[in-house]
Amino acid sequence: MGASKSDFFTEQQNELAILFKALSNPARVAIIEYLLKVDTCICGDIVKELPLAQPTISQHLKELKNAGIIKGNVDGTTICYCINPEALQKFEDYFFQMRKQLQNKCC
Amino acid sequence: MGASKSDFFTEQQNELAILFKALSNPARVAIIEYLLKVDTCICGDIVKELPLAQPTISQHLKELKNAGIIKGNVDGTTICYCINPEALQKFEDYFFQMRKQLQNKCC
DNA sequence: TTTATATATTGCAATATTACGATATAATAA
DNA sequence: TTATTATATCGTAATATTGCAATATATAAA
Repeated sequence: MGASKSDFFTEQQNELAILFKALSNPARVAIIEYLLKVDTCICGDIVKELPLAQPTISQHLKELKNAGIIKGNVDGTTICYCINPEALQKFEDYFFQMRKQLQNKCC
Repeated sequence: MGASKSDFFTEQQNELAILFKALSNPARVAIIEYLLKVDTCICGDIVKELPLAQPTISQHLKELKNAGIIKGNVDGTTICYCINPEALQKFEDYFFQMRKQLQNKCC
């Protein structure tokens, strides 16, 4: 196959998987870390920073944006990218809920 | 290609990507949610719970275990699985650090 | 209008992931 | 020893992801 059986899982489970997938690649982790450092930047800055070609960076930015982890605002010829705090909140909420449920009753 | 250029990123960036990749599939999210609910269980319990075949569940459990997100203890014929609290802590730490760095200076 | 700059899209090759049937392994029960 | 039970591994087909060269688009500058 290759495709996951998304239809059989809850909407929330699928949404979470999409959020995690967005961060499941070292280049995208690096982009997020860079954005954290500089607050805002344009695509070209990241192309200079990382060892990947411009179309590859553009594609990664698109995936991060589709997942809602970053925002991109058109500003003339350039596009200003920044981290979406709401997405971070979603992650934090999820792990907070997990820790609340966790009973530490291990095998 | 298909392979990410892992060599060009830091060890921490690659490790994080591996952790996130482990949760980037709805079946694995569902397994984690089930484990949170029941604390501990065996592979067969998950096979009954999810709409996936036994080899598929076994493979997902292996991936979660390799990433360090769950632990599995052999107990006779069965293997007892549970969530590894240390992995959850790593995620929490990461998002806490992110929030600390985040300046909310968006475009 | 022409040129330059910034980013996106297309098309494609290499590789990875997902899922499962068939089968192997390993511990216990009869 | 011979089942039985629980899980893992192998092999394979379908699909997804990664990365980039070539090219398209769109804004601004000359």
